[in-house]
Amino acid sequence: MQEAGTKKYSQQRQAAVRAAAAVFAEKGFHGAGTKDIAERMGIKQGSLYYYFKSKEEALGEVCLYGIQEYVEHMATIADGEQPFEAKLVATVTSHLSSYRERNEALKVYNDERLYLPKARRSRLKELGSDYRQRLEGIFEEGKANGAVRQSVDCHFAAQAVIGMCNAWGDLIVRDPDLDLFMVIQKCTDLLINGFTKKP
Amino acid sequence: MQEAGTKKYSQQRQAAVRAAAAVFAEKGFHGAGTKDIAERMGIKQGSLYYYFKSKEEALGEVCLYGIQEYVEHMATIADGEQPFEAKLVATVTSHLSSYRERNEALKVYNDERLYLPKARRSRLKELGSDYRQRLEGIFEEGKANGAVRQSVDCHFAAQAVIGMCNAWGDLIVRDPDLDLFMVIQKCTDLLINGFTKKP
Amino acid sequence: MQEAGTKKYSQQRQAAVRAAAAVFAEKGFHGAGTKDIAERMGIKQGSLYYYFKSKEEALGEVCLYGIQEYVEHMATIADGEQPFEAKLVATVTSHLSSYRERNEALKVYNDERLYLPKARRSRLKELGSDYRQRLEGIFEEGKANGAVRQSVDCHFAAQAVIGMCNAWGDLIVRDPDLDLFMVIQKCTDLLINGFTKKP
Amino acid sequence: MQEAGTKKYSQQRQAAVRAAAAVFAEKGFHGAGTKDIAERMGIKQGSLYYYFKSKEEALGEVCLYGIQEYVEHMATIADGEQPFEAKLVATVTSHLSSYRERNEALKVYNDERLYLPKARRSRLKELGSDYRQRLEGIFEEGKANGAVRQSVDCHFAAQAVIGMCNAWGDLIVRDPDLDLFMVIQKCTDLLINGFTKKP
DNA sequence: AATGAATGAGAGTTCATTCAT
DNA sequence: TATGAATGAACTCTCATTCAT
Repeated sequence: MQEAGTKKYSQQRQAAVRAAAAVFAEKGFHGAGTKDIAERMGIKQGSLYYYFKSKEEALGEVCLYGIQEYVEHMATIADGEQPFEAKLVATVTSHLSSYRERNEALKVYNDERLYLPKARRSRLKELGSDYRQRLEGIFEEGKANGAVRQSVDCHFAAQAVIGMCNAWGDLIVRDPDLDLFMVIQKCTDLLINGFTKKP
Repeated sequence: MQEAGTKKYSQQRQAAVRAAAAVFAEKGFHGAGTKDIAERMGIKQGSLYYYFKSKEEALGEVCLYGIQEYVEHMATIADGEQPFEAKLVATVTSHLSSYRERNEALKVYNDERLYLPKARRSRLKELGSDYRQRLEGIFEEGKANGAVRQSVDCHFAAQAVIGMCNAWGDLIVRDPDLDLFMVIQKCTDLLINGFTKKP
Repeated sequence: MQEAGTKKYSQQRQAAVRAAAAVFAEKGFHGAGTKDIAERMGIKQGSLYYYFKSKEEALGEVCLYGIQEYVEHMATIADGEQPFEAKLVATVTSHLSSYRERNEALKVYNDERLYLPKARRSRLKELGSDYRQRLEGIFEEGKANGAVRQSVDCHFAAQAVIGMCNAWGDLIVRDPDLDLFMVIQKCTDLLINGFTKKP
Repeated sequence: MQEAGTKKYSQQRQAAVRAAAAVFAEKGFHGAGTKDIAERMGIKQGSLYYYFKSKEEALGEVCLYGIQEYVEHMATIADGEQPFEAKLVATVTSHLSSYRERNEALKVYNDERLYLPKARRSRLKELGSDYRQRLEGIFEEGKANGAVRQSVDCHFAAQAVIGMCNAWGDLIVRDPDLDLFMVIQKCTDLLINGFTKKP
């Protein structure tokens, strides 16, 4: 284990995170073996411990990697000046695209994060809450300026958006031929119709 | 192992299925131990094998138990004479209620069924497909009689309904205080607004 | 367990011994299960313990059953008045026929008796020694009256006869189509030529 | 598990095969534990699986080890130019010596090979058949050149030689003080007298 | 005379982890 | 930076045995 870290080291560590993501996504945390991860990287099982102190740490890193970027995106979106509909589209697009770009790490975050001990989960929890709250904020903003129907429960709405995106995310990861943009379009269509007023 | 089975036997087997459902739901198939299941039943680990030939068989039974009833409900709903909106409400109600009534078995079906070997998955696949197709049929019917917007993709719509219900189902299982009827109401509200024409 | 024993009891016990013999012969003592034995008798596993106190006792009974008769035969043969050649033929005939008649019990005696604890083996050891000694006696008698070559070591000869018979016994048990009388004839031919003087 | 294998690896694997041979010979395949084998090597039970994928594989390797060399010897003997008697002596010598040199592996091959699944047994079957056929060939040659009596059935004769050697082999393994050369001499004496013509 | 249900000990096997090299 | 070898704890599963009915 290295504190400073050469270039090669950090490259390999990235590779390790990605390999772990792929393996965890396929077999689940408990179903996956450290040997599987190592093999996917082209190294031997024991060598993995040069990059992770434990399998659990690997899971933590994968989860973090999985949501970090998409939480940052959300900050940008929420703080922007666009109308409600545009923000919703941006959110869904960012969320679903993550499933393609970030390897399978986001799926792992969704399905396996609960196997982390509380200590390691706290940072993730923060980020997740942050995400949900900002999304809730978007809905509240929408309600305030009349775009969203008054009867909509913003907390529920945020959960629903997240839930739907994750449900499709699973399908996206499992089927690489699924047309991402079509899914985005149909999801936003449903959600906008579902939440906004009709002219 | 019994073919016909005494009264006691079938009672205990039911108990075993429920215990397995709870344990698999909490720890995942690979994270759960047969010891956990047995302990939850109040028997010893080895005795579990009087009721299941293998842990895998237990998973299979749990999955079947998890969806059987709700697939049957769907048949009734789809074949009924109600208008689209009513059928959608009935579907969501049935689906979400399952998460409370059937213990955690439906969650297990969703999250762990892929760890079953193909042979044991085929029956489940049938049932799952059946469900989705009937739901698709409801949407098509809705389109035909003008209730559903023409732009709606019925295949997508069915997946979306299922996905959203499962996403909320997870939350329902995890939080026993969550108000089921409120969730049902808000989900159907979103979906009806999202898919149907406005008057 | 019964001390007096009804007619049915002793019939069933015989059946149990034979079933155990067959199963031990096929799978070996440690490879065989009490369940296998019970199934072969058409009863349930637990019921077996009505006839045997333990699996080990079953092995003991099988072994005893396997050699008892053939040891008795040997007494008759050895004490008879026939010439050496006739006694040898009778011995081989009795030994090899046992493999067909007594089910597989003799094979079990040969292959599995060593797994019995010493206490239970002592009676068998006696019988076995008795057999070998009488056979040795036949050879000594043969030497004394000139039928057998002087260079023959009677102890070795007895072991050789037993060994050869057991080797063929295995084949006889394994292949039910093997012609018993042909084997007997060829074996005796070999042995007589091997041990006796030529005229 | 290693494909090519370091020096240490292959040494340890050899040790594992020998340890397994000893343990299987003493307790039988089903009666022996992987723990016994490991302990005999001075390693822990789990470490055994670094050298064998399964207990069954261990049995396969032991069997192979047990006969390989003696099958090769047979090829040399059969293809040689010696007279029948010499070849028979060489065969018996090679066979019985194997019981001393190769540890208990040959005994294991004889007694336990049937517990191997067919797939793993095929190679052994080949080798065993090869051996028997070559031995038959020796007898046929002997008949052709007049050394062996015309009434001898070569197939029977080969089986008889093998059977007798194995019977004595058992005794040799069980009793380390048994004089090997005496046994060899007496066996060949019996067999030569039994099968060949008298001058 | 027989069985259903349970048990507990132990089996074979896997696997995260360690560490000298 | 990486690996070969080993470990020990945990796991799934089997099985001889018991006993109330």
